[in-house]
Amino acid sequence: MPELPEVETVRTALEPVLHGQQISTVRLTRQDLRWPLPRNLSAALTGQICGLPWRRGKYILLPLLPSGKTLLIHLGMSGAIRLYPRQPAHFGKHDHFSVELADGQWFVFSDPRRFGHLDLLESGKEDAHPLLSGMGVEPLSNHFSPAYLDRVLAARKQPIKTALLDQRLIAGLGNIYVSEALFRAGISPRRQAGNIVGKRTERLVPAIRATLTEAISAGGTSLRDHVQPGGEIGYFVQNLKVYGREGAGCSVCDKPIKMLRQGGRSGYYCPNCQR
DNA sequence: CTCCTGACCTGAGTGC
DNA sequence: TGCACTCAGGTCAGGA
Repeated sequence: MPELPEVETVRTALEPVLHGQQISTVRLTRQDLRWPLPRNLSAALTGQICGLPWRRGKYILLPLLPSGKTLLIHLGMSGAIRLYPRQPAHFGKHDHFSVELADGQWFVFSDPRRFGHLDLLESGKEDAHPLLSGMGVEPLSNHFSPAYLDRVLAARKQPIKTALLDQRLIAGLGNIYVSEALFRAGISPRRQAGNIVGKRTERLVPAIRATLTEAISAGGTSLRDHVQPGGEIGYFVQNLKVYGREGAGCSVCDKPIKMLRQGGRSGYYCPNCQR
């Protein structure tokens, strides 16, 4: 499910609800998701006060006081967080992790495929965490520039589509927004990453930024699983130009959108507009 | 290092 | 209805 815009949408919704709230109860129905969860997870959270949730790539990070720990959350492919004003009447079979806040609200993390993950780390030492240490730049930060992209793509033999999905280069892009950004930049997903230099990176950087920013404004893209914590869907589906539109007419030239399998994943592009 | 494949897991959709 | 099969917004481990 979630790429940067969906995760950011979730983070934004969590912020006013969690910030300053004490965790009164933790409900955990299994001791592993993608990997084994910290043994002491429930105990480490109970009684803690939530700080401001922030985001790194597709991870949500929630600082806790007074322990000085941070809860790391990854939604995997099918993870979703929902907020309820009081304890839900029924928990679903995939509601693996829930938290009751002091004001009675509930935070419920569900993840049917269990590719998501939860972990605890020391606040301030995020960069040392194995899942975060190798991550590339935040595409919405000032560190993301044509010069950066030129540098990290240099000499790469893989297709640009595959390179943009590599979280060690850029943090947060996924299958939808890579296709959309490449369309916006007029670059073929088949082009070798190492050949994307100069004018092409100068188009690609703002294309990625604009795609992500607009998707965040729309509340993300709801194709299957994505819901915002309040239950609203994300409306960026209506703005998708190529993703999932195989055979449909390109919004610019009206020639058919093509599907392309690269690195085991489907991508979409307009062979006429993207070179 | 880089690059590619398989693996993890459930559910929805499709075709017979 | 049932069954077999494919596919899905992620990403890690292992091998070439």
